[in-house]
This record gives sequence, C-alpha cells and structure tokens, in this order.
Amino acid sequence: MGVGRYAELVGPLEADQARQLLKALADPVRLQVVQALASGERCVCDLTGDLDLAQSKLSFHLKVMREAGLIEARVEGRWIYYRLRRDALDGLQGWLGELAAGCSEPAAPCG
Amino acid sequence: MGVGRYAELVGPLEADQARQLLKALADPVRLQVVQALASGERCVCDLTGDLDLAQSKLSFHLKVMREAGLIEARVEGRWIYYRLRRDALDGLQGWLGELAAGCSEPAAPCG
DNA sequence: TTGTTAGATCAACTTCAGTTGATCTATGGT
DNA sequence: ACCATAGATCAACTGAAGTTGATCTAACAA
Repeated sequence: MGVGRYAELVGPLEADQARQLLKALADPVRLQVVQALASGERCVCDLTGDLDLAQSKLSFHLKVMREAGLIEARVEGRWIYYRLRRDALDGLQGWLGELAAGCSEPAAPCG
Repeated sequence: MGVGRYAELVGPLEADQARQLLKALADPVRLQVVQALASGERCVCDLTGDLDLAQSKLSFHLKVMREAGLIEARVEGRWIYYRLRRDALDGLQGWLGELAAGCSEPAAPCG
C-alpha cells in the first residue's frame, strides 16, 4: 500500500526536501486537503465527502503529500486517518526564516 | 515591461496568495534563484552568469516569481536588480504557523 | 545616429503533472 | 464462504507549465 513510506525530515531542511514540501502544498486540490487537515486528523472517507473529490483523485494527491513528508497516515482497521506533520511545517517555517534573514542586503553594483 | 506589476500582500495571507508563493518557490530553477537572492539583491546579468541559465529561461522564471509577489525589481539604468520580498516570506511563515497550530487534534472516528 | 548590451516577450515545441474510469487488495460484516 | 466497502494502483488521456531560439525594446557608448 505504500502508506509507510515517508520522507525523513531530520535536522534543518535541505533545499530539495523544502522543494518537495512546497510542491506538495502548491496545488489547489492539495491545499484544500491541507486546510481540511489543519483542524486535525481526518479519515479519507470524510475527506472524499467533504471536499467532493473523486476517490482516485484524492488518493493520488494524498500520495504526493505523503511522499513529500507533508502528511502521515494511521491505519485503523478498514479506515486510514491522515494528519499534517508538525515537523514538516516547522521545518519549512525555519527554512523560510533563513531566507528572510539575509535577503535585505544591498546589491553589489554590477556595471 | 511589466516589472511594476506586483501581488498585493497586505494583512494575513489568503490561501490563494499562499498558493502562488508556494508555486513560485516549488521549482528547481526558481529555488536556485531564491537561494542566490537569499544573501541579498542581485542584478539579472549576474544571476544569468552564476546560475548558468539561458537568458529567456531566467526571465521566464523571474516573471513567475514577480507575479506571485515573491520578488521585486529595481530598475537602474540598463540593469535590473531583483530581491526577495520580506513581506512574502514573513506572510508565508505566518500562514504555515496557523496550519501547525491546530493540526494535532485527534480524529473524530468515522466508522 | 549607429552599434551594443540588458532583459522582456513571443511562438513552437516538449515534458510532466493531474484527471478519469477501471481494477485490485484488504478488512469487516453476514 | 460470500459480499460490501475503504482506499490504493494502473493505464490512457488531457492540459498546463517549462524550454528554446528568435525577435523586440530601451538604455548607454562611440
């Protein structure tokens, strides 16, 4: 089922990990899912109903998010619950913070 | 030239603004550019050289980033300097923080 | 004014990500 | 054992996003 395959996300985020997470967030359907998960864990069947998405479509997007390390799954009998990964969100926040830190330096004139 | 067309980015980020910014970040070429700009403002000609990108390719990606509100341009004679927008990075950080806030709620069992 | 350079823009092409419907697997109920 | 349901997976299709080379415009230098 592949539900156990996660990105690692230990220590400070590498550019490539950040990119995977950003990509996992930067899609309208996935953003809906993220917002649904923002208030806590949800099972797939609820998501399908609430967001009015075709089952295979939702499953595809959950996979993208899972493989990026943005969400994780908990299997309970016949149902699967998904939730956002705090470490991913925190990691991305930190990564953005680093970018913001030095971005106001003036340019060396190039002419 | 279109260099003056920016996204607004006042107040808390709307989902759609966040998505544009995320998309602007979630590309390998653009991520290179972002990292080059992380240490401060740079002119396009420097970027082209340092990142070894075709001129039209870089210009395309700068446009995407500009229209998303991720970067802004400063025209100086024949040269154009780009820099990351603090408000965009801060806004995105805040947006992520909101997501992280409630994401650990347990699921309502759906069976 | 002519020539050169920086960088935006355009059109044609290519590539990859998302969609759809069908099928497959596992779990639980009868 | 049989059936129903949750959700993953697959193959075919579609469309949007990125690439490439050419052209266009504006600024400066001679």
